[in-house]
Amino acid sequence: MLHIYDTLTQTKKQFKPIDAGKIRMYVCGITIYDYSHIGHARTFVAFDVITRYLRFSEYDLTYVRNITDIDDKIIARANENGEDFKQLTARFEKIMHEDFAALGMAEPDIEPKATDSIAEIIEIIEQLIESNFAYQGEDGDVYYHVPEFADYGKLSKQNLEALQAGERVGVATDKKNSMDFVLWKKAKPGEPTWDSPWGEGRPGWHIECSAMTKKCLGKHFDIHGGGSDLQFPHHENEIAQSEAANGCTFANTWIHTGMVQVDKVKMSKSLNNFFTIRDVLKEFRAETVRYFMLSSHYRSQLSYGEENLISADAALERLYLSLRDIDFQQPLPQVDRDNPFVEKFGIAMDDDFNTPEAVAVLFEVAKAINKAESTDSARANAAILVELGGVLGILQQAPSEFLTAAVGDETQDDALIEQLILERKQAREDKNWARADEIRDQFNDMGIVLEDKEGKTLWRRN
RNA sequence: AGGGCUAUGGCAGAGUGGCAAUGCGAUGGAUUGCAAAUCCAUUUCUUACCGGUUCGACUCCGGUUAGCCCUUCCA
Repeated sequence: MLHIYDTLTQTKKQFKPIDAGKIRMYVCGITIYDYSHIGHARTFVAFDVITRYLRFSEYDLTYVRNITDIDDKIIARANENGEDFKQLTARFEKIMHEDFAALGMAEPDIEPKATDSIAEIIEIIEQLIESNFAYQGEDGDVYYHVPEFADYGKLSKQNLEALQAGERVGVATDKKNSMDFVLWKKAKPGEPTWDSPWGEGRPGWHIECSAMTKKCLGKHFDIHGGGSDLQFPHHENEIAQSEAANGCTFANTWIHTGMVQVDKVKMSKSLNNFFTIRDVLKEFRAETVRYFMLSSHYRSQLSYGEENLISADAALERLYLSLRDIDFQQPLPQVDRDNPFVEKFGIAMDDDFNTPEAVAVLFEVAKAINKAESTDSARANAAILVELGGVLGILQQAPSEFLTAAVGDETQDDALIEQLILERKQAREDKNWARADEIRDQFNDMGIVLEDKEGKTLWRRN
């Protein structure tokens, strides 16, 4: 029985889809004007694993992850670069897809963009104005009137008075209430604009997601997710917009991921303490980065640091080493869902996608492979390890490939490696241990570990 | 200031009202020419602090302290 922690009710609820066997899930993607960093990776790897597990659990899932391709920062960056904002977003969209793919993320089923949803955005704003949840200010911007929505603050556990009390003394605006937020921004010179009933302009930040959820999944769907920093105001405002416009519950379950931290502080652009996915992949295997993210629960904060990555790499290597002697040329046996390892894995994942516990099961399987007394037994467990690894999006490479591939900028001279191994073999046959060890030291300097096994010498990167 | 989350061994990180997973690391043994890998064993936490409930709490409740996140753009 799948249980998911729901931010709205702050409880782990037994999950029940709206339509039996089907799940509709929407995850807030990124605002696209720069390289994605490890914080983004954390959130979307988490949802990738959720996606894989829901499908493994035989749900018919529709996974939507949007791209926000119009907003203040995009316009500012495009102006800085002296390019059209579309050029900027197209470039980084491509980079995002490359980086996400490198981390083993499957593509969402639908990846809608704000700029492709202007008609739907306008439609919702019109509905909100008709029902008095929104109004156009004197200066031309259209606002959502927050006090009109009685449930405002239910997701983030805030109340209007407290929010207003805590706010900064701002500049004078034409808002009716200081908490009112923009649905449609009147055009300013030099900015991209679209035509609307309220004049030329562009959408505000939150309205696109109300439009895209409805467009892709309908008024009421199962799961809405995103980083925990989106809880307020973004998701709170989405609820206000959608529930006011649609007159029904928006999302049944809210999933929020914990933030990645560097030196106990949130990784963010403004603090300039972020590591881009690209840069990290120059030093670590992509799969190691992914494993690192699975090694803690998706809701907890994740502390990014080199030591933790090194430790993750060693752990993942142990799993791959257990698969190294398996012959993958022959098809592995079918995995039985009643297998105790598979059941244990399922129990862990059913408990709010508890990946650390699920990973622990993988190590039990690896140990079973290492201890297996027959090839059949080893192969049966290897099949389980690869299958369950696949649900987490790891262990899908050929072990030898994972263990020997160069990382990032490393160069690989296979011919030299082979030649040195041959030379060492000869030295060992001559019982010239000094020379043999000298060669092994040379390998160590290259970051390569040798293993003499059953007359053969294997090597892997350390 | 208001709201939320968290506090576990050298490090990372789960579970559990009744011997505290798993991984990394360390130590010893088996194995090896020596290693590596593997297996076996050991290693460390009175589970932040104080009080309560209970036959029994790390686990439930209350308080304290500390950290982080949100209240401004943010995955």
